Amino acid sequence: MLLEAEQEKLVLKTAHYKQQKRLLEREFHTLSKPTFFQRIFHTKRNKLLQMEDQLQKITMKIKNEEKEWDLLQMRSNQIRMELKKYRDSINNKCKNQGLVIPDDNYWTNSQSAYEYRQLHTPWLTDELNFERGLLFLKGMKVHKLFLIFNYKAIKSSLRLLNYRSKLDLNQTEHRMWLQHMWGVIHLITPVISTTFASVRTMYKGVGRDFIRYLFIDEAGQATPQQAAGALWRSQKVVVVGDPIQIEPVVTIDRTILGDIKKFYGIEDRFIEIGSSVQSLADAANPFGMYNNKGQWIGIPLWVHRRCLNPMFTIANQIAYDNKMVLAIKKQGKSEWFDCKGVAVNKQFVKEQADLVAEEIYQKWENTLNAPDLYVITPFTAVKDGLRKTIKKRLAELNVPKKIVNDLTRSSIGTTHTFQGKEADTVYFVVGTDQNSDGAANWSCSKPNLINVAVTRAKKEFYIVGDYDRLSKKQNYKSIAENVDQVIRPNTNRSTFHV
DNA sequence: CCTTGCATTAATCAATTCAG
DNA sequence: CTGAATTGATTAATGCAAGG
Repeated sequence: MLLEAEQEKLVLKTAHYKQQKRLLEREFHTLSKPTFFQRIFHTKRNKLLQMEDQLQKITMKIKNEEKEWDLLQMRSNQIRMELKKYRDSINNKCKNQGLVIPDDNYWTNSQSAYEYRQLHTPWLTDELNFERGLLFLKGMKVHKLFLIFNYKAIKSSLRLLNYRSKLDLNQTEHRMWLQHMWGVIHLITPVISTTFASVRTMYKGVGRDFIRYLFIDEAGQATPQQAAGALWRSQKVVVVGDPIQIEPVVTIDRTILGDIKKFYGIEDRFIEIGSSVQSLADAANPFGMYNNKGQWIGIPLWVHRRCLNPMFTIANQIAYDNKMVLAIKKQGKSEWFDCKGVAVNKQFVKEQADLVAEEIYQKWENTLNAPDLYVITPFTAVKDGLRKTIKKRLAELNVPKKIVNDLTRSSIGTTHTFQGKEADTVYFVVGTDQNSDGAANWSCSKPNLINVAVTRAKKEFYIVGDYDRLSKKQNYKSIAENVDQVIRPNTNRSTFHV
């Protein structure tokens, strides 16, 4: 821009000089026929010489300006080339690095543009993302060194953490110790995850606004009063939840709730049956939209990114009225292992555990790494049985001890334990037999337990249980309908399509 | 019936130290 | 040097309270 302005100025200047030159030439011409007197006194001659001199100067000037103009032209071309180079490199980045620039197209009001916006983060390149990851790792290293070098101070804080119940919270000094202890703990792990039920005991004696940020997940299933203690201790709060999931169950009697409302003059929406942390956060959110039912939803997220298709469809059917949109439209794997037996301990069926152990062993054999999988069950008795059986079997098969321990400790558990987590592969072991059918009915009485179990699986989902008995039950029915195939291990893996 | 977290105790395992 | 004893750490088992 600047360069162009300068060029323009130069053109004007050159034109001015050329005009001057023309005028001089004309004057020179008219003067070139000297009169008699002039010839005598040489006055004209002097004037002529003078003018000739002037003309020469102007011609020089014009030449200089022209030279400068050429120079500028060259530079301008150079800059244009450079500009093109940068443009090309940005375009390349867009193509190779997944960089999305929000131009006019990006904001178009069409379905495809909407989906594109939901699926892509603007201004982010793969490289930047990668470097950010590396930076995080470096940060973790620094953090680790910090912890190592301050081992002694940290150790005493950790001891205090274990014995914090021995503190006398009526003494100001003890309360101060507690504060400092939590300060150190938060330094070690800046993020602490817990449940509302345990905030009361865990952060007992910790005062108002001590926590910088409180993130509430699954807020649709918590009553506002459950969150009160955590909210009071926090400066800022981010609430994440799913309003289409089941509402929290309020155990307080309706009339008592009414009395509380009347006595304190509280609006209905704060304490109504069915109001949750999520519904209050939605109400407070200026950004959002109304759904079909006329509910105000704060900043809705419509794209499901975790699961591939059989799992997504099952969850969409049983929990989301088929309203969600799938981000990665790829097909995963899913099978129903029709495996039944007698429940030996409450709902635990040994045959199912043996089957899962063999499956895990095969997965391990193929990769020789700890496979990324969860074994999920609705019942603790089944969880314990699975842990024991699988640990024993894998040890027999000479799987390295460390892998076995890690796997049994962190990859086998109840549905509740795995809420908010994910793995490539999930084995959902239902357990139960004829005599414990009530427990099976309990597990599918609401969609959320099965919804959580199914949506933990990113790529592959296998359900292990009595097909004939379970597939007739609500919610299990959806799994039976969408699963790729039913496998009956007893009959030599003969398969049939549903 | 079912879950969770928390506290306590028993059991198991690995590493280190010690006696002969 | 070798096997036994000690120690420290983790894991399993159990009971309890709170809650659906």
